[in-house]
Amino acid sequence: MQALGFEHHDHHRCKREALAAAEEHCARHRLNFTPVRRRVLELLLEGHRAMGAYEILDTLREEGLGAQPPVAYRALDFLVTNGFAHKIERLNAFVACMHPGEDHTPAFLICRACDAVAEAHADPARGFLGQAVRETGFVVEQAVVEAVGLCPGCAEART
Amino acid sequence: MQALGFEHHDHHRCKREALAAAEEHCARHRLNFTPVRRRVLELLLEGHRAMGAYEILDTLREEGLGAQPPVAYRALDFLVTNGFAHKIERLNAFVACMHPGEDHTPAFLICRACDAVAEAHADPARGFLGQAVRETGFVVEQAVVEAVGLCPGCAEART
DNA sequence: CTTGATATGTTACAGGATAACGTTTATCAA
DNA sequence: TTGATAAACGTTATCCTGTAACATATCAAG
Repeated sequence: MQALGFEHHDHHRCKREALAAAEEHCARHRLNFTPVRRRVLELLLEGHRAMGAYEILDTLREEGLGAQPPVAYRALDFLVTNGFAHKIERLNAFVACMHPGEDHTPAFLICRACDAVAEAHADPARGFLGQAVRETGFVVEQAVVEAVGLCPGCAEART
Repeated sequence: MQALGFEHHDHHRCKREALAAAEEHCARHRLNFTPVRRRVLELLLEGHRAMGAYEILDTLREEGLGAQPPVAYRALDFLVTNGFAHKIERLNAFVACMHPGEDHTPAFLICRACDAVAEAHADPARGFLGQAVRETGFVVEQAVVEAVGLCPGCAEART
């Protein structure tokens, strides 16, 4: 299992929708959704799992879209900056965003057995950092929440 | 400002206490608190900030305690595994734990202006991952919570 | 004393990321 | 149309992070 959500779903449809959302967002904000950027997002959506920059670069290279690391990193930066993809710090890898457009603090559930990654919502409003933190006066601008464990499938398989 | 907590505190005392706690824990669990491991923990406590493995290695090398990367990484692994230090994924760096002994899910507050790192508690019980996540059936074994923003001091300085 | 487990030392390299510089392409005002 | 400017791309070279693999040393238990 390598799915981005643990439940089954219409893969083609979510790819189409995510691409459409990115396209529209770029048009609306005068952002340049170039072939490389588009292709990298497609790869993330097709792979439907956390992918390393160099893995993506390999494909770009095969397709003649770029041969050096900066090409991949720049495209990934663009996607992350604009909310079309996220970086999983824990894995030094990237995933397509499952909720483009929505303003959200993603929380990732990483299965240590099958490497599947699911994107959920962390709820900053509910105070996932606890009351104590708010009292320190720290101004949170961005948060990374990543949980490692077992996905439903793998948890069951080990019973 | 490079402190590990944003508030002032007795630096020497917290170093002494953390070392004592590590020593006791190792004795209790028959763990080998070797010179290298001890020294790395000291360095983290003295530095009192997030430090890269290679930065630590530089000091070990100067002191004749080890010259190659695996030496530092192995010591750091030991410290992290046993809860004496944490890895900040976001920075690819390590910090001494501020609450050794207590069973906790650390949440780090990283100031993007001065690089100070504070360790707070995330509250898994309160559900920092939200109800929706629990419903997926994912079994969380370990969680990384890292917030980037401005510490009280830097936030004020920019007003 | 020997066996086994644990820790260390070293080489060599894999994998992740970016600085710096030059070239192309798109945009837009004069 | 042209010239100026910014944005994106291409490439080189290098840095930082991390680990596999293997040799050596240390130490406690049988």
